Amino acid sequence: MTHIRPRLKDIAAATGFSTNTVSLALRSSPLVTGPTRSIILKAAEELRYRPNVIAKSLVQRQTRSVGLILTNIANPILVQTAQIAETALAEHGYITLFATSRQNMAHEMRAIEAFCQRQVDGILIYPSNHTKLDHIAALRQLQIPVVLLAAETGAGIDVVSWRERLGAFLVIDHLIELGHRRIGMVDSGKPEGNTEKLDGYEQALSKWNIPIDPELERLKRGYSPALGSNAMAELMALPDPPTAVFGSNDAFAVGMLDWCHRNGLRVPRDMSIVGFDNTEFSAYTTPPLTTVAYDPAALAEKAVERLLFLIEATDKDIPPMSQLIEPGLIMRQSTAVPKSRLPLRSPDLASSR
Amino acid sequence: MTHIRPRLKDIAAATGFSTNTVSLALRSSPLVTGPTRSIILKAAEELRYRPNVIAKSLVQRQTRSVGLILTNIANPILVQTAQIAETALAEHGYITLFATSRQNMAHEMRAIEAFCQRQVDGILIYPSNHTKLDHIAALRQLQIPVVLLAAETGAGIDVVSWRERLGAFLVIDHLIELGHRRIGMVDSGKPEGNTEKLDGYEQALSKWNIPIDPELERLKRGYSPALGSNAMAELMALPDPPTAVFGSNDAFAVGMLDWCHRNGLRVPRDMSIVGFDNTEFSAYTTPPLTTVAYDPAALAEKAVERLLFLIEATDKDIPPMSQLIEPGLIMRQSTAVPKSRLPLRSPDLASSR
DNA sequence: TTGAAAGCGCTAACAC
DNA sequence: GTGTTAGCGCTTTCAA
Repeated sequence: MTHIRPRLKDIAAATGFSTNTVSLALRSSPLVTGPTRSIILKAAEELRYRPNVIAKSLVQRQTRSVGLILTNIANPILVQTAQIAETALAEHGYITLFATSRQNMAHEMRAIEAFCQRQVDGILIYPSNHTKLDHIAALRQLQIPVVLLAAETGAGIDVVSWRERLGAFLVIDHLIELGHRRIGMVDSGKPEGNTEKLDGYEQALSKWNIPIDPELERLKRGYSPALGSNAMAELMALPDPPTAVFGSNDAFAVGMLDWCHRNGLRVPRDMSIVGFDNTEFSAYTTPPLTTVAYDPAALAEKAVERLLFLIEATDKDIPPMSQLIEPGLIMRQSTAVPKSRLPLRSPDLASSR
Repeated sequence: MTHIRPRLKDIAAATGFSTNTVSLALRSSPLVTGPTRSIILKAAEELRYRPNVIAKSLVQRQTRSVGLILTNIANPILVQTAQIAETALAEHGYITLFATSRQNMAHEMRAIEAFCQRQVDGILIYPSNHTKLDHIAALRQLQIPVVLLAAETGAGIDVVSWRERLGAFLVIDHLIELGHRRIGMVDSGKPEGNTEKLDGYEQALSKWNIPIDPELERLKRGYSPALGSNAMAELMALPDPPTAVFGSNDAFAVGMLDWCHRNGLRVPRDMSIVGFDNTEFSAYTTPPLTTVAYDPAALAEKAVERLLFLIEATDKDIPPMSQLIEPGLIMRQSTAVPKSRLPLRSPDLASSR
């Protein structure tokens, strides 16, 4: 026992072969004969040899590691994405370096820097700002493949994301078809340069020739029921309050439902509420939440697939590609025809599950 | 521009100094004079030099990286723990390698192996099984510091965890004091060797001389409302069903509440329900859930602090230490005196929030 | 088939 | 103060 962690050299010394032969044998090179290989394998086993991937990375100029940067992990959908990505990467022999930007550009840049210095082979990133992407585009020059997990497309970077605009459009279209005309929206995206859901909201209103009232658009930075609840209070204090409110994530919607319960508004009889993300709990709120669903597994798998393709490509000048996944509306019991339109609505719907 | 990624050598060539001088200057060694340093810093800036941490790690025999292994990330509390740990580690200049064991010992061992080969300086692990820890204890021989984020103490490994047994005890004690005698428990821990909550449950029953009925203990592997709902159905099919049920996590409790709603049982009038973890949504269920709270930030910070202490200690023979964090009972509106004890209970409590 | 030598990019020991 | 040399553990020529 020369070292706590034996090296190729130690196996070489134990067997009488050179380090090169040992290296070849352990990598099952066909150059090494059967008997030689088995002697070396046996010695490696006895010494409990573990290859030093750091040394290997240095000479091979690839680390088989991928950096994953998320804004934060309050949103369970991002977390699911992370887990599925990690699993897919592990299956391909890649390890995942993980960092959170905490919705902060400086932290994000620090994480990117740390990953580059550690020579990651590629980066998956949910950007803290969907439009300021120059620092990410710069990675192309360093020959580091990147796939964005969300953003406007067309910034010269690969993107695998959801059609958030379409998701929001479907929600508003549905509400308008039910008869709603005053529809509030609580969004968290704009400060981060993500205007997609807001755009979808406005598009749907425009389609139906409903004027856009800026008072009905509340911006709340973050992800928590409390923010949704606050926004609901603001909306209901308006001279002409909405009959339906769309929250850009399920946590907002949960807070909105709570505000309604605490203030005697029955959902959906007196107020329609819609969320976004189809988180597990959205099926268990009172009433169960109408929301927008998409498949985080599909996103993560496509993103990993694309990243590994870019990493393993010999030609590093592949034009960037955008893959957008379609969301769908999940209709549950938090939306209904507005009361003003149907004064004699049966009350049992309000308490049904 | 010799390389895409310039090396010390390139800065040396550009400035006329040796690589050693460049290295010292970039690490702000006092040996290097002011003028020399500024020439070198300027050249490094112009060449957009990024140190290669892999090469540095090889010579310094430390990677400033820590492996983090979680069972899965369905439980938001584990996720919070992970984020706080990552942040704390980043503040100390450590990067986090992340892996999930998916509650599977083979995956867990594979992740540990991958981390060792990558020469992590330490490992934080939420073990897939709380009692089979030999493969983790073995890391001590490899001189790799480990801190467990949950487990029975005393396995010769450092632990930072919660007093789950006490948390469960507080729940059952509370229910008994309210007057409940038939109390069900839905637990997910036993298949993973985690019997702490079940132990706390039985301890509290024993304290009050209530016989333990194995029929009232339902084991469900995993983390989802559906499992809680199923268990509730089983318990209510019993000849002598419980008047209160304790779920070992909030997801179970949410499913239990849902089963009650769907089957006309009013909570807490007809049935008391308690969860565990105090996840954000537990305050927004109908009725708001009585649950057990503890501070995941405290856990993560203590665990990181201990791990960094072990990593930076010169003496590698530090005796293992257990730090257990106290949980507390959060009383909300899902628990009440059992109906059988108070036939004329005011009904407004059942619908209050 | 196996071995010797060079080198990945960096730091550290020792000269000068 | 700065340069020279060696070496971290591995892979990769190139010889033999």
